[in-house]
Amino acid sequence: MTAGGAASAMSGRAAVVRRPGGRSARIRAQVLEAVRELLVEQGFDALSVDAVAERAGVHRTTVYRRWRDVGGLLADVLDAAGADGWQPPDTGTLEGDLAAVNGEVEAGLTGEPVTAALIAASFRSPQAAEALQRFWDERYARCAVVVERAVARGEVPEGTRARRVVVAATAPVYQQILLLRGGADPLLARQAAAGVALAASRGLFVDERPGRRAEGGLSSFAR
Amino acid sequence: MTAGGAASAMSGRAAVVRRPGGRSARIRAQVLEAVRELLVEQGFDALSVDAVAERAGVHRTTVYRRWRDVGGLLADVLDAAGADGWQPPDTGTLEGDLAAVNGEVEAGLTGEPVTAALIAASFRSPQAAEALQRFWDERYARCAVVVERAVARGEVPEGTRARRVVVAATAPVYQQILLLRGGADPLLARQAAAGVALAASRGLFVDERPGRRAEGGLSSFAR
DNA sequence: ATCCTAACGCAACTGTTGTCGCAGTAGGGA
DNA sequence: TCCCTACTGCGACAACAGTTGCGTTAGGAT
Repeated sequence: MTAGGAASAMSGRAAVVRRPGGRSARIRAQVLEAVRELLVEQGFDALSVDAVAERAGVHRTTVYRRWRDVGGLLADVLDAAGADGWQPPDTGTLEGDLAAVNGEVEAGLTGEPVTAALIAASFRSPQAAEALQRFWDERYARCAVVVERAVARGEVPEGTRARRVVVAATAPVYQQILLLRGGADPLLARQAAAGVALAASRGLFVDERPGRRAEGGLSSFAR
Repeated sequence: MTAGGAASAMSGRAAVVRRPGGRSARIRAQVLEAVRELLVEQGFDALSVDAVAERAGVHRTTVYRRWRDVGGLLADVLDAAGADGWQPPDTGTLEGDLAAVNGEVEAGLTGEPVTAALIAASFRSPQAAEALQRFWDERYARCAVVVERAVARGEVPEGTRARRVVVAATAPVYQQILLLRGGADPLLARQAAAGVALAASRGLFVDERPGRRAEGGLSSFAR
């Protein structure tokens, strides 16, 4: 759905890669490798275009011209990472699948700081924001099968909105770690998965027919 | 729980305000007002120390010395904002309360870009991150009463972890708008609230006795 | 083997960010 | 009223981010 092959992952630019083989490809590999290295070694704050260029053994202007800024670099790394063959687990129950996914999310978020760095970058660079959006859209789309399997098993009713189910189940983990910075909370992860699974089984994630509307509050919770 | 009075909201620094009346207080008011103005007028990207100083009619070095960086400025604004008298709504049911809170979250996130700016800043500045953490800790603590009321009504069992309930209910809204950047989704907000309310009523947010453990996945969902 | 040109290296330049030393100003206490 | 000193204003400075023009190199096609 997103950038397709392994060669044309260059974001933003048109699909036409003028000179795919040779120097360009070599330099791109060097630069992206330098980005990943700097990210895990020194974190996001140490990631400047200059540092990446020096590490990659490439001139500053080359990086500026091809990737524009740090966000562009991270977007390219992200597009490349999104092209893996990840598939959601299959434990036999919706609750089990959601809990397993939450475990992976928690591990990914508390492990190497790459993910946090990419999310931080998405608030600075439109390019990185778009790449992250593509990445998550595809990941959530792949997760839809856990709901489809649950429907096939008769666990949840047809018409259940798969994406909403997965978002609702995983969101508390992101919230806890990324925004609240409270560290991993495996119990929250499991309870959220169990709660969403139960709610889904009761048909709460099927859009109801009548267009009932909740009265919208005015004052803001997070002003 | 966090910074107490209206005068000593200066974050980081010790509680002793050397010269509360007069020039210092006046300059602080000017600077914070300038921050708020620039934030709503031009967004977060236009928020540099220089721009704030110029708008406030104050010298650059003054701002650098008292607030250190943009994150310090936002942290001060945030501490001041957290001292309001906000209380969660009381609709009579847990689901209604959670849905109403979610409505406010959605409104706050899609309205003035102040919130998004503060969250973005929290990824850059440790000061802003701490301030945001304080802010949310207090907000979630205040929200605990909606669960306590539900317990008193017999809607949910005793021992229900209030904070986890509120986090699980609100997280999908933050996820959808801040991270996925999908725009407001009132249906998701209501379904998440309903789902969590149902799960809580079944005792799913009570920490169970046996230390059962889910098998943690290895590969990462969000690498 | 030869040419074309996309992409790179290089250096110089501008604008911004953040720091430092020093002098001036204005609260607040004696 | 006068002094003390916390805080501010000011200018100079270093470091960094980002851009531009121009010459050079090396794929890829003929």
